[in-house]
Amino acid sequence: MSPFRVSATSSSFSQMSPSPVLRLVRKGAWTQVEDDLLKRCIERHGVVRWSRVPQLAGLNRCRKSCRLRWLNYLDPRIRRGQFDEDEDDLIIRLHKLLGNRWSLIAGRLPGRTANDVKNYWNSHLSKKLIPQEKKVRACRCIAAPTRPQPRKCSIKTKTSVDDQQVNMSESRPSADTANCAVWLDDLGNVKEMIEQLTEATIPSENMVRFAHEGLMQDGVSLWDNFIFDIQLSS
DNA sequence: AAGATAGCCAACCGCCACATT
DNA sequence: GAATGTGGCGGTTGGCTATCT
Repeated sequence: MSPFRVSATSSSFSQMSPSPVLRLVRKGAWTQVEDDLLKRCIERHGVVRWSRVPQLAGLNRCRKSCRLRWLNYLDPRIRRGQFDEDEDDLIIRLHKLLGNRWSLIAGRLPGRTANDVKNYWNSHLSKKLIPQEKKVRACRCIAAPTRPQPRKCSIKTKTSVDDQQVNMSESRPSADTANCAVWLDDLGNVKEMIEQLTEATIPSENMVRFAHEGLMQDGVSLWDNFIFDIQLSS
C-alpha cells in the first residue's frame, strides 16, 4: 500500500493541512530520516504550534502525526522497556479510580505515555485482571469502577461556580455547571473509592484542596500523596 | 517447513473543548 | 455569537513478529 493518501474531505482538511488544497500527506510508519527531521525541528524551535511543525521540519506529515510521533516516541523523556511491578500496581489502582483516562494515568507514571499505558493495559493488565475480577465479583465485594466521564470545566465555568473554585484543567470538566456539580459528586465518589481501597481516612479538607488544585501538577501534588497512601496501604 | 493464529504496539481517526478571529 | 484553528483525548486499526499446529 502506498504511504501516501489523498486527504479529500473538507473535515479532514482542517486537521490535515492549513490550506484547503488537495495535497498528499504521508502516512504510516515513520522513517529514520523523518524522525531526525522532527527531532531537529523540535530541538531548534522547541514545541511550537504543531500546525507549523511539518513546514518547519520539512515533513510531509500532518500536524497530528508529528505531535503523536514526538509525544509517543521521540520525546527524550519517554521511558522505554518493561513496566515494573510497581507501575503495574499503580496503573491498576488508578484505572480503578479513573477508568480509561489514560492521559491522567500516564501523568502519574513518569516517562510513560498515555498510548503506552493504554496498550499495556489492553495487552497485559486487562487480561491479567479478568480472572481476578471474576473471582472477586463472585464474592460480590468490588464496586463497579468509578469512571468519571471526560468532563471539562472552562475558565468561564470556573467563574460560574466560583464558590466551588474548581479548576480541573487537565481533566477538563464540561462547560456546564450541572456537569461540574456531577464532577464534584464524583470527587466524593473518588474519595469513597480511595477509602475503600486503602481503608485509610483522608481528611475532607484534603479532598477539597484536591478539587481546587487539580490532578495534574508536576511537583508533589495531592495525587502523589493519595497514590503514596494507596501504595503504602497495599 | 509452511500456513494459521495470536499478541503487541505504532499510528490513525473521529470527536471534543478551548482559543482566536 | 459564529466560524475557524488548534491541541488533546480515547478508541480502533493494521502491520509486524512470535508462537502454534
